[in-house]
Amino acid sequence: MKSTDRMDIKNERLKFERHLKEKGLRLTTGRQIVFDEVMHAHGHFAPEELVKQCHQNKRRVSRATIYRSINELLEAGVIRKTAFGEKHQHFEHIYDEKPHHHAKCLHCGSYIEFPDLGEDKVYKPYLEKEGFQVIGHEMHFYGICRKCQ
Amino acid sequence: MKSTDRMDIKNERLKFERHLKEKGLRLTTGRQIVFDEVMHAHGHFAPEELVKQCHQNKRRVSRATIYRSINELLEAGVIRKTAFGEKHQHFEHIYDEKPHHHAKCLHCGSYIEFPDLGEDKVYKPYLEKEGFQVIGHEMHFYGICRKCQ
DNA sequence: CTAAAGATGATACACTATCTCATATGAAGT
DNA sequence: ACTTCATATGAGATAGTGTATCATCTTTAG
Repeated sequence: MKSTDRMDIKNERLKFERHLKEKGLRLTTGRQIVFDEVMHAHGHFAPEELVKQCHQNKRRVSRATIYRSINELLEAGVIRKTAFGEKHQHFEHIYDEKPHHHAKCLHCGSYIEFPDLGEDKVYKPYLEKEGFQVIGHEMHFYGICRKCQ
Repeated sequence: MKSTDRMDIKNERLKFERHLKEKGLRLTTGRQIVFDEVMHAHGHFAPEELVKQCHQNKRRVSRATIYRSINELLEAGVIRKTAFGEKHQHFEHIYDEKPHHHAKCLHCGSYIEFPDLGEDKVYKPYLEKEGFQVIGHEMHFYGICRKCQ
């Protein structure tokens, strides 16, 4: 773990607390557990994976609380959706990560990440001209990964 | 309906038939119905919407057949997935459409389309250097649409 | 006309996510 | 500490989407 990571996590924690305060919600044990597990999830995760992970780590949180907390983390901007045509939701935490996109292998389902090169900003003026206020974007590539060729 | 549309649909039909033949499947009444309804769906559609649409139009096809046919249409390259973080699958037909992407309003859920400007091709060399064979890509913008501001 | 391959529909099933509601918990005031 | 009240939680019910099963029907080939 890099020396900066603890700072990053602390930052995310503050973001989360701020969000909860704004909504008049409490930072409870359950929410802390979910926060921690999310931060220690390796990159991407699906809610059900997190449920299993919590169960394995003997964290006592119900599925309902996990789902609810994930939504708060999402609203707080600590995690984001990375949907990719799957039948379930998919998230990743934002801390420690540089802007990047994903390429998914249609054969084995694995994905690789690649940096945001910024070219997509060309689209922004176009959308703004249409009156659309851009908040964010994702790029999804799909194809065949090195191993599956 | 433009004069070219009938040609386009015919083309898609041929594509579909070719695919079925390759797999040793038949172009049955059920599959024709689904093909027609998909072609006449206004742009995007979710499977369940198509089920309702068929029902309203008094087309006698079961949900199972609809889902199965959608998958064949997908494999045939007549439609494509346009997942956008929803909890259900989402498709659009390809005929008559120029390469484009989607921007979704986080408030009302509506989306607008905008043309593919081709900038994303900058990413291709990068991915190929990683040994990833690119088949396609999508860009997803999200934000607030004109009406919701 | 028959046999074999394939297609269909009704239903059961699996999975994900949300909702409900009774109970538990935490914060603030006394 | 004690009480009060808003908020949080867990267990289970529920909703929604998509897939699997299997008996029955249809098409095609011979």
